[in-house]
This record gives sequence, structure tokens and C-alpha cells, in this order.
Amino acid sequence: MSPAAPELDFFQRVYAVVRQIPPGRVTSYGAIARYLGSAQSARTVGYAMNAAHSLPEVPAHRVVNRVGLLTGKHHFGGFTAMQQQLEAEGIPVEDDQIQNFSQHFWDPMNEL
DNA sequence: ACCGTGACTGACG
DNA sequence: ACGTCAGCCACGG
Repeated sequence: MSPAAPELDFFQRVYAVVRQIPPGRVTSYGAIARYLGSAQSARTVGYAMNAAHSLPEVPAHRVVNRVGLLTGKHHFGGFTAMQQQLEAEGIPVEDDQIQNFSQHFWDPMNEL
């Protein structure tokens, strides 16, 4: 399987990676961008998540910014939906900040 | 084909 | 340690 297959649209490549994030783990926009070979496309990764709403298989709640802050929660219908989904997987969140972030971090560069 | 937009990031003061 | 600034890049109009 080639998640970074260049023949696929950038968004599709992003989704391919996000789908492989294990439950209870999280990663960052930048980490995904770097894995796809476009380290400076972190913003575009977030843009892709925005369009991923129609794709139920894409666990967008497992993608946060580099310090573990839930910067994308405003795009989750409610303002607590993202946090609740994370805590449901055993990831403690306090004031939009994932606790023990490095401990839950999942780097596609190392794991894939 | 050009321009504005954004769920980011690293550097700087 | 914390707020601010400026690059970056893919998408849609």
C-alpha cells in the first residue's frame, strides 16, 4: 500500500494517513505533511480535514497541532465533540490541551 | 490563470 | 515563557 502515492490527490493522501492513526493515539498536521513529503503544507493538511467531514472513516479528532492543542474543535459541530471523542479513547484533555501529549503522539514517519 | 483563505509552524523580541 | 509575524502550499471561486 502506498499512502503517499503521488497519483492520488493531496487530500486523499492525507486521509490515507489519518485513517491509520490507532485509537487512543494522536498526531499533528505537520507530522502528516512531512510524511507526505510536503513539510510546509501543514496548513493544507488542516484544510483537508475541513473537507473530510463527509468521510466517516477519517478520525479527524486524532489530529491536533504540534503542541497537542485542539485547534480544530470549532469545526466539529459542537465545541466539546472533539474533546469527548478523544477522552472516550482514553486521551485526557484539559482546557483544549491534550495531557501527556508526547506519550500519546503517533508519528507516521516512525510508525508507517 | 490569478487571488484570497486557512483545523499550521518555526523564528523572533 | 509567551505573544506576534511572516512564510508556505493546495483548493475553490
